[in-house]
Amino acid sequence: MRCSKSCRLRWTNYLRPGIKRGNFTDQEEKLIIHLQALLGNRWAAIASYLPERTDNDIKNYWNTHLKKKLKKMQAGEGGGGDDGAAGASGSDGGGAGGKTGTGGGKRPAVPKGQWERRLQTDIHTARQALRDALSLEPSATPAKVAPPPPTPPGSTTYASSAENIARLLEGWLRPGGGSGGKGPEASGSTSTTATTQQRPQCSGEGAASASASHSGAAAGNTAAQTPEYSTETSKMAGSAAGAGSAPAFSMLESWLLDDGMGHGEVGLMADVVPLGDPSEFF
DNA sequence: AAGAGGTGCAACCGCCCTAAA
DNA sequence: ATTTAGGGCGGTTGCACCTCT
Repeated sequence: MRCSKSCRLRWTNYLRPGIKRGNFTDQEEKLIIHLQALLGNRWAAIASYLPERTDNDIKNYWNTHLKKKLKKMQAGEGGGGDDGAAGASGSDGGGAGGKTGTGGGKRPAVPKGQWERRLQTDIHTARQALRDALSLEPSATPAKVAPPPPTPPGSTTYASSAENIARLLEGWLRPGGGSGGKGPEASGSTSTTATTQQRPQCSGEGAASASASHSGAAAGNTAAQTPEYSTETSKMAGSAAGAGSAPAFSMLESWLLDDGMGHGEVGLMADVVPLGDPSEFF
């Protein structure tokens, strides 16, 4: 009474070896919150940073725990305007070319190439956000944070994400303090390298290849298509981690602003971006 | 102890994309 | 060029379990 699709789902979400069950750690939670803010409800993409969790798991966790948590946090701050997670989920609703489109249920047309294109969009957005962030404070006085630029109506798709990225970078620039002060080792540094390294372990054995392709859809794609990135970026990430946050930032800066770089951009973010306290983020 | 309400999570649904026929 | 099957994805639902009254 089960169709193949149902069986596959059962496998990928439940039976597949290597799935971690049970409570999410603080670190995982923060990572999810950050990634959700950056990527919107792209659970598969988010899941690729948490190799032991399925997208379904993360999605459920977000819907049942984190949404409320963030709402509470927002309410606690007397937050006006955006409703709690909405800040994060400005991309949540229809953002990011996601298919949510609540009412119609029709996914807005996602250009071909799916992941690569989406990621490309993310990267452009990140670059733009960085430019914004840098242009807001050319005098290197990070304490002063200019209000986010007004968002033109036409460009709302990623507006909140871009803002968040800008804020993240601003926080990062804050010397020694704030969310970003922790440096790259803060939390997510293991994820992508772990992802890319763990993946092959499953791919060799029959049905397991299906699972391998699941949780690591994004990372798998990028890693497969740009084989040079994993070594290159891990090298960079390693040096970044060793050098502390400022060098890491300058590296990120050059990485984001270097239009010449066409490959391997995705993994670096995962490895280098420090994920600090999410409460500062919203 | 029993019922109501809330919560968590596996499963389902619908849409889309891609590759093979 | 078209059809079909397989697979990926995000949103939503159903139900078992838990907590509260």
